Amino acid sequence: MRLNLHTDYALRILMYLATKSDQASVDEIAGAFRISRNHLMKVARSLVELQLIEARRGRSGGFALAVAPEAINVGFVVRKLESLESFVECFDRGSNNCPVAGACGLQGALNGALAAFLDKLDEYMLSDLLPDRNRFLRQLKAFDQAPNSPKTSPIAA
Amino acid sequence: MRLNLHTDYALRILMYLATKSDQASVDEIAGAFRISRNHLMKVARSLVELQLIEARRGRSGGFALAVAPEAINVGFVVRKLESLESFVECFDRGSNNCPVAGACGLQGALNGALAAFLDKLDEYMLSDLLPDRNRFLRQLKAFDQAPNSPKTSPIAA
DNA sequence: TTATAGATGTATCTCAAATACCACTTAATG
DNA sequence: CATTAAGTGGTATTTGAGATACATCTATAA
Repeated sequence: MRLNLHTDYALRILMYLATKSDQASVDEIAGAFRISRNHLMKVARSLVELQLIEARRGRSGGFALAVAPEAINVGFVVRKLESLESFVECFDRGSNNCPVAGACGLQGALNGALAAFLDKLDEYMLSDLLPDRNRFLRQLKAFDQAPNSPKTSPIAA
Repeated sequence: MRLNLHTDYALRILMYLATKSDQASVDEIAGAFRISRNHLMKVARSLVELQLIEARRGRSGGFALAVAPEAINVGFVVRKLESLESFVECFDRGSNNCPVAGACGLQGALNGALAAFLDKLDEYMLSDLLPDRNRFLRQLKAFDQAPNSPKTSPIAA
């Protein structure tokens, strides 16, 4: 049981953009966290489709929050990005091949537990994840200047 | 985000043994659900190590519950079988490479949500998952006799 | 006005981990 | 002692994360 990296990265993008309160390119964000630029781009696409961020193409383009951090719900993001229909085989009507479906309380128990999980996340807005934005930026900057740092250093700007 | 098949299978073994309230071989259980015998054996091993079931080798051997269904907690099983330290990168002190650890509230939020998930499962005992054991057995039997059924039919016995 | 740099966007390949399968060994009992 | 079942190690397969490469768009500088 693992949160998809896709969702993890999505939340990092949102936190980064919220902290910067300005647009940023995928290269910048990928460099800041030292993660795959191309994978991050795919994640950013998902966020665009969810209308949580906006993309501007071309030179001086980038991504920016489309909604205020106070209005972005963490549970919403996780619900949208995690394909919870396949949390366990019997959740997926299509591929379910479990012979005891209906006679087994596991489905209901897991469903309730998953609901509790999401309900808890619903209590958080993006802004709640960033209690100290200065510290957030400071740590990213320190990381950028640490050994093994990527060639680009757009954070310093 | 998916529950490992390993955990799913573990719960199926437990439910099967509880319903039968007798010992059963891995072949029997694998046949009943039409899932991999060898994989299921590995899962059964995990349950033996957790002392939830007992193994008897040799002819007329098999697996049987080591604890009453009313005393096996679903949350306990899931906690033991799912490696939740790697639920998200920053949970694992060893491999965590996130530069904003400490300045980011995501870790706390996810931790709380995961706790809510497990707490919910703690409300269920194995016996709660089996409200109608006759129906459970009936469906398994029907599945066994359906087309594409495996050659062995130990359920009929 | 046009070339170019800097950005988003997309198609495809590689690799690792989870899962499934296979062959074999060991143990117990009828 | 033959049979049935647990137990083990190794190998194939599948799936999704991540990497690579390339295509497309647009502001800006010459």
